[in-house]
Amino acid sequence: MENNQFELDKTVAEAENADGTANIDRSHVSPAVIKRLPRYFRYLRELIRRGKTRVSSGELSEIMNVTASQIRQDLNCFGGFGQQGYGYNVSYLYARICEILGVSRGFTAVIIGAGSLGSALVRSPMFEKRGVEIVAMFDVSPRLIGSNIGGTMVYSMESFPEYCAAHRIDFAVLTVNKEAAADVAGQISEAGIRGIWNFTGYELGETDAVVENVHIGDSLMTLTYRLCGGERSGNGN
Amino acid sequence: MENNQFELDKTVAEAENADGTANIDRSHVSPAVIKRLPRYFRYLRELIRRGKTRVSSGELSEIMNVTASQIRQDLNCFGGFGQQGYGYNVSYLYARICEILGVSRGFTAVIIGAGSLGSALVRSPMFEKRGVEIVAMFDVSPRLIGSNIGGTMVYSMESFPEYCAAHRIDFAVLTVNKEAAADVAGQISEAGIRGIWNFTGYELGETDAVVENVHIGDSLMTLTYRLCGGERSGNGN
DNA sequence: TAGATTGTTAATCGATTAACAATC
DNA sequence: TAGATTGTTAATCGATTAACAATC
Repeated sequence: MENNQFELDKTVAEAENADGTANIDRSHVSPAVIKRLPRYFRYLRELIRRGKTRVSSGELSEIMNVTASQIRQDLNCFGGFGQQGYGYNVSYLYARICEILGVSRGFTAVIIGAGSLGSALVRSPMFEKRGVEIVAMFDVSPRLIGSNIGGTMVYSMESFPEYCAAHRIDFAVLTVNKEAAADVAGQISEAGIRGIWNFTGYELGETDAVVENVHIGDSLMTLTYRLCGGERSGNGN
Repeated sequence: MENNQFELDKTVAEAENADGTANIDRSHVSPAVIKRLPRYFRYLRELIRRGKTRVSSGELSEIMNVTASQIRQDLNCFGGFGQQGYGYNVSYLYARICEILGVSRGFTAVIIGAGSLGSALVRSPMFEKRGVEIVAMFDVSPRLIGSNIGGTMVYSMESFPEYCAAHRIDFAVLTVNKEAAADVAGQISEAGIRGIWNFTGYELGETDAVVENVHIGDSLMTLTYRLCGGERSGNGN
């Protein structure tokens, strides 16, 4: 019944680079679509884990609680990943999403700030799953310098420029306190690092690196907002 | 020049409850607006810290990088907080935003999972700033039970139902691993807790509590996406 | 009063959904 | 071939921006 052999290399209309990464046109992709890509990544992983080899936009829409139309629209921003009458090959689609998000390309990063947040992050499997290798942590505290947190060494902030000169670092995870943020961001820029994942809450206006700000508290407030209001079960207001 | 005395109690068109919290109509507020409210909260705090007493939508729009029109539109979802020809009284506006988000009402919460993430969270000033008191942590690990993390006691998960019966808990912060999530979510529901701040990555479909999911990895992938693509300075791919 | 700035309506823009022809 | 499901265009919906009258 499933003799419809799906060819993995079917849509290589895009040129391929030497390192095997595809040239993907990201310029015409709307912010709304970009924000949804990580969700596809997560759900496709789950489908693979469950051993599912094939999925239709209709099925996926039920699992993800979005419309099938949106899924097809989203995926088509990057080219035709599916096959009429068949649907999508899960592992093929996953591979393409990984390419789009850079997971297959791979990244190296450092964590600056080895406090409880930095430590929690480095210990999580999050980075590895997403093709990010944390190669070092940095801190100013003598208590932490020289220690090993979850398999990653903590170095003195003084050695940071030297380390960056010796290693290719794609981005820095910034988990220092708000007060130190501006200074450290300057050092990151100076070291030629192109990206900052910023947990400090400090507004990194000046930098010309790509900055992604995390405001975990915003999520908390969305919850408290909803706990105040009408969202009690069966109660309007 | 600033003889335009701003009356703090000017817009108490809404009825006030016994505990001093205002009745706010949240039913007709769009998701887009709700998501922006925590940003207002943050920027208004910053203005207060800087000693600013008055701000116009124009000024605020420059600071926040949004249009003045949007700010006025957003704030007007909840009533007229400003004054023509004057602008907005910063501390008054902040107080109203705090009411809307529930900060002034106050919440009690527990953290379930005293691993590195739970520990990092409980140590951060985030909760206190937002009117949330973490009254207890729970874990199954004998190594952690009985310990004190950042001033908060860690109790056995076995004592969880008992604890919840004895204390009013508004929501639970769920930082257990994905595998334990479903089980613990069940216990939370059973304990009558109405909200879950879910860090597990597990999809809490069944619960009738208000669930706010945190997917920190999604933010990471937005960064890696941008690091792949055209967002190099002055390079249109 | 004149100037400033809100609150609010109308116009624009972008994102989502529906529909269907193409095609596997 | 018939059935299924994509890719894609057109229609709808919602959110943002512009404009301006109201008013402090």
